[in-house]
Amino acid sequence: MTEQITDHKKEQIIATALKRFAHFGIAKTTMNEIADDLSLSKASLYYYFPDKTSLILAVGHHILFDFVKQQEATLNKALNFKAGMQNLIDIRIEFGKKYFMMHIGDGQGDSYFHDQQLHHLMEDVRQQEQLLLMAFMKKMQQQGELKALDIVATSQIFTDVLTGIWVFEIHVLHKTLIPSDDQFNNIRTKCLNMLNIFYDGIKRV
Amino acid sequence: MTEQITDHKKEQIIATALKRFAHFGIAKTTMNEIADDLSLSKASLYYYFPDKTSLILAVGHHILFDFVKQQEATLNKALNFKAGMQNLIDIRIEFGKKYFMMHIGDGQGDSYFHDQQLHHLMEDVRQQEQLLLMAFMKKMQQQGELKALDIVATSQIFTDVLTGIWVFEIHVLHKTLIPSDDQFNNIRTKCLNMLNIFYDGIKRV
DNA sequence: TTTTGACTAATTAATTTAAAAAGTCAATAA
DNA sequence: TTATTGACTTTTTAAATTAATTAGTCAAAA
Repeated sequence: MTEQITDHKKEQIIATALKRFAHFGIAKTTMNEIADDLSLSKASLYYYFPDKTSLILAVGHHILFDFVKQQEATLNKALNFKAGMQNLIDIRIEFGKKYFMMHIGDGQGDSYFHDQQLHHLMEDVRQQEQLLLMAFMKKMQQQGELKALDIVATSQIFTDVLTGIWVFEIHVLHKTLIPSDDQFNNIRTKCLNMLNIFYDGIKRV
Repeated sequence: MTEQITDHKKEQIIATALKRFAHFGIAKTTMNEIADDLSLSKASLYYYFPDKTSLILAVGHHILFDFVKQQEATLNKALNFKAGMQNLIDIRIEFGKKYFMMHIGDGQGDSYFHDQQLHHLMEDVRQQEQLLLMAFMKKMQQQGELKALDIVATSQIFTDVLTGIWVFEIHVLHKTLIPSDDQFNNIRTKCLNMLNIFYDGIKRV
């Protein structure tokens, strides 16, 4: 009973923290600000989360869990490989647009994100993503759309390349505090172009 | 006459500066050190190069010109697309191994590399690389190895993806001061895997 | 069990100071 | 005239100090 109330409160805190993290970034958000947003004292905030890192971790977990869920849902309802992958790319772009200020797993984050636990969280997510992709490829292969190939290696390359295109555009080509819409569009286009070639390389002939 | 002597001296300076830049990085190399290495006074060094930026630029130009030349030579003597691209990948890896400390065009460089001119130089090089790749693809297409495709877009994606794999491994996955041999091997393997799929997608069937 | 004000400890930001490096120039030698 | 240099100034960076902010604690109370 009371445990559920506590959980509910925790979720409220996570939601509030997320708003500030996503807009101002993690370093530029203080525990006091989050507490104030909730009309709570900082001490109370610390009653629910023992330290800032654990709150960041909870927020990260929240959005990444949702991120993976979205991908799963999309791939499950996809009628063919290409359509599924296109949707996957769009989900990634949307996620990036929403949360780039948090610098999750882009190697650019502030000190907090150098934390070991957060690194592990990202590794987990990347692995989950790959498992989803592998399952999807296997399914499409069984449906006869894809040719016989090394699914582990191929899905790995696919995710590497998608992330690589992202990082290259945002952190190498046009490094800015806040990426422009053009940059996101560029990434999307590049990913889709890549998908086209990739698809021709793995489809059944 | 004397102009050639001056040019020769400039080349000596470039070669000496390069050694330090490649080993210690640009920021950790002083003009005095370079002058001392050449048994020259700093004032003399400034006689040949008006400022540090111009020397960095000359060094950058030197190694990048050579880099592009190597790529050109390899592609010219390549018997087929895949072999040519494999060599290209190896050239890129070797270049990266040699000069990662200079952080050329990886978005990680010290203040000097935020210079506008150096940015332009990198853009130039990227464009030259793409022109080479385009010419190569066109040739292989005419030889009947590749199917009809948008060469501009395809070559663009290829270079983007190669660079993306690099940046992802070095700056996101395992960010360290000095990348390990394993990391370079990972990059090479990923690039080659990518090439295999890519190739299947663009070869003539 | 949850909340809080009033606290301390740890980080970060701002300021100052010292050191190092970039860059200049008149004098000098080839 | 071209190249070189020592002695210089200016600019940047690094180190040290201080001030301010923020993270985190805890006894008391609702």
